[in-house]
Amino acid sequence: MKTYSISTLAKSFGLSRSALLYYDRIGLLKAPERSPAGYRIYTEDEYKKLEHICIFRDAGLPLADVKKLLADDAAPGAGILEKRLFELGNQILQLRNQQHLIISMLKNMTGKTYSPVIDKKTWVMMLEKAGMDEAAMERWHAEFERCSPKAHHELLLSLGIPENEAKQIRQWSRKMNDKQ
Amino acid sequence: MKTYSISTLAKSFGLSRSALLYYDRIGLLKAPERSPAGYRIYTEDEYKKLEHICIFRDAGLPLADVKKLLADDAAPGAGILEKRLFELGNQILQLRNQQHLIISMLKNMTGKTYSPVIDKKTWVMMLEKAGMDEAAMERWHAEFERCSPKAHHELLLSLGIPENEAKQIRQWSRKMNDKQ
DNA sequence: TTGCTCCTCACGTCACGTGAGGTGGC
DNA sequence: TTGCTCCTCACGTCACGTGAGGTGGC
Repeated sequence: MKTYSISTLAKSFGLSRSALLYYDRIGLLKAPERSPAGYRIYTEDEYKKLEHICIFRDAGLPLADVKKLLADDAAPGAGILEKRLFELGNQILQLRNQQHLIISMLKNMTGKTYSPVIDKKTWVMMLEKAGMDEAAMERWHAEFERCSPKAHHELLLSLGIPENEAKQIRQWSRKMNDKQ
Repeated sequence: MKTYSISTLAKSFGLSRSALLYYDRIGLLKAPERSPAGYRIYTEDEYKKLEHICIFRDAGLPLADVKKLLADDAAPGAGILEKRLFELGNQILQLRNQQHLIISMLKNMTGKTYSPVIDKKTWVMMLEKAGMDEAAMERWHAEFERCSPKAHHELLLSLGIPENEAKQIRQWSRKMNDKQ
């Protein structure tokens, strides 16, 4: 049976030795055996478990939740993931707001315009250049609201449109859909 | 001159008392005076300074950077903000990846589809319903790449398009622009 | 003997939150 | 005396990183 020392196992996943020491301490991933000198010896089982741990970790889940997900048989698992998905939506909105805030601060300070984010005006201009007229944009909003209201909301906010204005746009998007 | 106790000042900004205690400890916002009993006494000056602190804090800047921004005369200030802006772009991309990861995990587990994020197929379908044909979409990509390459890249990734494919799309978007 | 990996504490990080134990003002 | 706000430690959080001081294997 193939075995791993702590550092080789860590490197297999791009983790640090101290990360694995920590996982051992909190009981997330224990070494099943020790060498005579007290060295941790990991087996193929831990390798596979660590694979799963890394996937959940990459999804931004706290290690306490990762532990639960690996422990129970997927019963409340979906709930944990849904919670994280909800969180992610909020976190992204928050970071978007921070982007707009900083961009406007930089504009005030330096006079320059920063591009990682686009505003409503630029967005509309781009769609117009591509050949969309107002009626087409309305159809697009309506369709967007129908397919994925949350993504619609997020896109509107990402264009720097304030919360209440975004809600209005979505409201008449829904009305358009109802009429048909 | 109007003065504030620690709790009233904190509440004016929706902060906690312990937050202000912390700001005092790290030298970000010191109480200029104490009452005979040792109570912190803040003045209008601190109120105004705290206003600025809160704005920078809301932009997600670490308090150490907030301190620098308030201290020096805007000289390296722009640099700090630009650094944060860059970070924000990366953080949002990371959270987007996490969203896609979790959505695919949930799909595998429950069979359901989750909507806070839309994929390429849905996006294209929505634009088609709004009346865009392939040529119009190409013009749109070209225009997007010209106006704001970073935002273009982000949107492509947010649709679940892998990194290298996004780069290809952007490359021929640029070619289209060069031709004209 | 020299390097290398490993071990176990223990403290630091960041922006606070949460008691514990005590005092001042109405 | 009773409540209220305030004070100063000091410890906890989350996922590790970073030494310090020591041991085992080639």
